[in-house]
Amino acid sequence: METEVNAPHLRLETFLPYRLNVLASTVSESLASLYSARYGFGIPEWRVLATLGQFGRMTARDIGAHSRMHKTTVSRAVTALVGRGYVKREANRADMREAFLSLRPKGRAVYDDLVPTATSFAERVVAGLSSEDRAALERIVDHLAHRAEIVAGEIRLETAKERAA
Amino acid sequence: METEVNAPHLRLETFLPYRLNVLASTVSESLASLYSARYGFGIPEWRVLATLGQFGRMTARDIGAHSRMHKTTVSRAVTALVGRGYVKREANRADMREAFLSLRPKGRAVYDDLVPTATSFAERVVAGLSSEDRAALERIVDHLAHRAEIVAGEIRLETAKERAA
DNA sequence: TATTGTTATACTCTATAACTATA
DNA sequence: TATAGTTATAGAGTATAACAATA
Repeated sequence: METEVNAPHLRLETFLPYRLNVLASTVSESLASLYSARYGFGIPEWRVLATLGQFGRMTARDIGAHSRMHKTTVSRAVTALVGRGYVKREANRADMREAFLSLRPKGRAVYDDLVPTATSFAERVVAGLSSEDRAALERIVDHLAHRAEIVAGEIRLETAKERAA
Repeated sequence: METEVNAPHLRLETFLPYRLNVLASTVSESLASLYSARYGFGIPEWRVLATLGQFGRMTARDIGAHSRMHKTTVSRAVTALVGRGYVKREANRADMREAFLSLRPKGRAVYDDLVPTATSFAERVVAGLSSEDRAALERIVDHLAHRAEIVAGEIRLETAKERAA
């Protein structure tokens, strides 16, 4: 039997990057429709609220670092939340470049309303998974997130080299 | 001991919708940087190319159904690919509303170049996962994608009811 | 010089609406 | 009436660049 030329092939519906993308979009948009319907929040506002609810008081820089958002995205979300009375902005006298941000009582109330909604939403998505599979999911997503960062860094290096060459 | 008021809390970094979103973005953007650097493709062009490479010949409607893209997104990606000589558009004489789309040799060459790149990229992301975990990943993502569709549908119904009320 | 944060601007992806052509 | 596809337009999310204020 002759050696065959293996024509490359790829099934999109089983290709991991595609599957993750579709899954994450579906999940994200469904959840977003919940907090958007109640409070008109987009993802950035929700993430800022969730981060401040979790940590209490922090700078815009730290919110961005924790919630993986660009500083311009954080800046605009914070401005919106401050304008609507959900978030308080306090100057840091020790470093006037930055400001401490925290939830006002009104923002805490929104947080207390949205967290159970978000938690039960996540539970509905994983409903039917065995506890073994839930544990595996945590572990595997951790691993993939870690690998994805590494591969992303490697690719940035490779393309930088190619551009230099 | 008194019954405590359980203040709601949520850790963003372990919250599944957030984790999926960050993971899918990192993976998607890294892969996109590969085909964008070589051919200037965005995600829609890549998906159209991948779908035509997989199925050979199909209508824009079927491309959209298979790759989960809106018809306007497909339309623009196809127009771009036709304009650059990667895709051929043939009228369907049996139904002149639609057209059959397929890869030209030049488009097939791009596909043959990109598929190994995409495949090895996906392999780099899952590197280090045991074969058990890889199987679990497939199974769990299938399950979550299915659940996410169901939950999304339920939420659309619920919010429609609330709007009516 | 470097960092925090804001603003202007632009780009990608997606979606709605209005439309043409066809069934 | 319904469907395939195109185009105009708008929205969300994200990013770059330029900038002001501060360290």
